Amino acid sequence: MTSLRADAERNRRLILEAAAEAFAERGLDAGMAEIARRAGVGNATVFRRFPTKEALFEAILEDRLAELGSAAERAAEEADPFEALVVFLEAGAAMQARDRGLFQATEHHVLEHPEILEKHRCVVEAVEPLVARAQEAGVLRDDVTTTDVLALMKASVAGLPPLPGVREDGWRRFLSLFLDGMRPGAATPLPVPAVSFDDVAAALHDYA
Amino acid sequence: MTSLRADAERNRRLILEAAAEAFAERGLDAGMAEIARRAGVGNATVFRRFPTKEALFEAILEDRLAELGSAAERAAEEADPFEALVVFLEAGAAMQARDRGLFQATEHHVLEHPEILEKHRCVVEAVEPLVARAQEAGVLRDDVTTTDVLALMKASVAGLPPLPGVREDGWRRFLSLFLDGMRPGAATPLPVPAVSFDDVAAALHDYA
DNA sequence: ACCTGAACACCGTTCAAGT
DNA sequence: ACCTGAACACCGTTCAAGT
Repeated sequence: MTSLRADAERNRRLILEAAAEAFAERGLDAGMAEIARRAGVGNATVFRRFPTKEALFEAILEDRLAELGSAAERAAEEADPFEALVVFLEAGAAMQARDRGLFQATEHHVLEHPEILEKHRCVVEAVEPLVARAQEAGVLRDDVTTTDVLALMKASVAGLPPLPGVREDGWRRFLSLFLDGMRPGAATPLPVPAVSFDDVAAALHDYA
Repeated sequence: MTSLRADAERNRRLILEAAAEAFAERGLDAGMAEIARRAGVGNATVFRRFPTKEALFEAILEDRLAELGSAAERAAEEADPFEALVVFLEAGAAMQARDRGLFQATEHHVLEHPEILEKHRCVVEAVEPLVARAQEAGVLRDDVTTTDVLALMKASVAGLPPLPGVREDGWRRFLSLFLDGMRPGAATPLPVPAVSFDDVAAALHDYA
């Protein structure tokens, strides 16, 4: 971990770039052989740096989750509390619509990995203030949680299948509908309790 | 197609039952060998009836889509127009939450198959009257389409990862939020045009 | 006709040989 | 140390032999 030989470090970077592209385009179906070819290295070299396909994906996912956290922090600078939420949700949804791997990550075992769970928690913690501020300002209903907000982000992207020829930002429509449902004026009592981040973490723990 | 020998017909049924269970539990990751074992037949027998894994999944998906259509027709009998929509959406979301394969189908190439596309169109046609009636009654905003309604059904289920230990009906919460956003009172102009069934069909056609 | 275990192709992963 | 093509294991699919 301390430092790799120069050529190895270069290969590592090439592999990560190739993998990021491949996973973004084809999702987790992207093959290791294809990634090795795109990176211009032998296939065994990929496995020398990343013991498993999942580990490689995990490395990239960590970056993405960090970006998501940054997006939340940037959004926090918006003057309007509701707009801050919107800016974050749009940034996150756009990321997921562009990156098939990122989108698929949520329904994958990768979540189990402690590092991923940790980064995920960071995202949650970065979004929490946005939710709290909007609720204090009275522009977001009080009965929705941060997990709800993140779930709705993903849900918006999940509404339509990713197909060349179908507009990529179709999620904007669904996100808009969600937002309309999340304003206090529209509120109707929610039927089931929210699932918290800790609920999911505990379930993953038991599952493993 | 006319008629199989009695033992073959029995095996066919066993395979379909085993596959339905396997796909429901594990989604498309379910292996053909496992299905064969569950059905109590040799693996080659599965391929004798269904030339490919996709064909087998397709056969099951057709049934599920037919059930979805029936659910829409049953829902149409509800006295209240909004309640009719809710009943349908709850039935469909529950089906998808229970059946991982059905859930995954939407983002899979299976949609390309003409028979599937046809059944899908039937579902759309069965839901259209529900949407129209709710809009005429003034309980559903005029700018949402049938495709929106179906997309939101899937989106609700997509909000949370399917994990043992996380409540299976978490989708109820998201569906409720969606519904709140779909009532006329909450309406805010939608940012992008709806994607129609024909748009998706055309994109699939070009894609193939 | 139908059934089946064995063989084949592909992809994730590991190994033995090379620098 | 690092790199790599070849070998291995697994799963979808096909084949040749059996009833």
